[in-house]
Amino acid sequence: MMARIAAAERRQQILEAAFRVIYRDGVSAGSTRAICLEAGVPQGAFHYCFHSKREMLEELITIAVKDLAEASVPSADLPEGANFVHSMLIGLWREVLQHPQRQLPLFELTLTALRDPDLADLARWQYRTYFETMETTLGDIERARKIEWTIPRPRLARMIVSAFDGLVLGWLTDRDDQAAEAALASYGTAFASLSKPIED
Amino acid sequence: MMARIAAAERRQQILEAAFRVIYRDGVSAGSTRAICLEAGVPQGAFHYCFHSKREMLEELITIAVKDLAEASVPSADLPEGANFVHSMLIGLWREVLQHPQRQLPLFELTLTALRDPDLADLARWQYRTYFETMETTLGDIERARKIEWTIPRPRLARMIVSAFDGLVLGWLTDRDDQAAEAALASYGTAFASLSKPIED
DNA sequence: GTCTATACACGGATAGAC
DNA sequence: GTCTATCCGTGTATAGAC
Repeated sequence: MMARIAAAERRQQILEAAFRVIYRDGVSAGSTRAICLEAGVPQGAFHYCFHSKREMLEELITIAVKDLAEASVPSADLPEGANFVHSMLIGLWREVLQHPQRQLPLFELTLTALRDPDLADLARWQYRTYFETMETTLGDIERARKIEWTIPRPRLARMIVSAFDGLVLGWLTDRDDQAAEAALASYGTAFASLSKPIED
Repeated sequence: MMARIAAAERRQQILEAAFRVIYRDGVSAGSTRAICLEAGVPQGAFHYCFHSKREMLEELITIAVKDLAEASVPSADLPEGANFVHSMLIGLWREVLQHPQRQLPLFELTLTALRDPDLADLARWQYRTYFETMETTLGDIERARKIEWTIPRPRLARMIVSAFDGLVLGWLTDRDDQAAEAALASYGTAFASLSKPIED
């Protein structure tokens, strides 16, 4: 049906507009009005594309996290640098520098989800996704570098994701690239100390 | 003057109410109405105690950070555990577990400040305070444990604060105490690898 | 000085015209 | 189906009564 297609397109238009508004001006600026204005659709249209604003947020966060997880698959085999953990972190950091304006809204979205009981699971899923993605990479590194981790992979994954996440948040406050990059390098050293060459 | 005292007391009442509301229900629930209701003062009173809501937020964040920095002075000489970094992190973690409901609002306050150009400096100051407090502790540890760090103290301070901060944020999503505590222990190991015994 | 009443903008959501 | 007009609650801030 023509109508169904139009509605689906509307949904897309609104979602894309929501991304633009929220990434540009923050979650609190992402009102249905502002989003519809950005999308060039009447505000009334919002509620026959989405049952509620929460439903839209749910979809938006899901897409944002999937995109991020896809774009930020930490690479196990970046050439640069002697330290393999550092190499991987550099890859993630490059992603941050490529989209610096997205970092604050991403944190905002997490906290927004955490506040809303109906969205809290989404935040849990978000970080579980981060952790699991990192866990996979750690497995790749083991194989590629002929090492093994001296602590369980899930634990190390959480440690690295958390350290990186916290570093980005701190960086948002002072935008000190040098300090952040120096910290990343030493994270590499510190976390690599939790590995040992494989003996086969 | 009686009046001046009353106004100052009002300010205090409102601030304390703001803390309660924001810690309980989140920053977005901290409207002047809700706060004044909580304080038992008429909403109109707000604006002859504070020029604007922003002014109140500014004071609230300042107090919150000072209190936190004071309560969370990382101790260099906790007896428990073999690892000195781990001991210190345990101390911070205990503080988190003592006020679990404050962690989300604290993040919210940081992001709120980052969004507002007039408050952004406050967020910068907040994290600089965290970093400097940690830096001092790292110096204490050096002396107490007869070690020295193999990287500059400010860098390590940023690394530890970030790792801890990120860990708390991740913990907020899944509330997995065990995973967090295991990560803390291994952070201790990893960061202690960046030290060496002093040779005198 | 203190509080009531209110102004005015904006939020999400919906009724009803077309 | 689509959009306009509007409802109703809530936000900050202020004017003016007491």
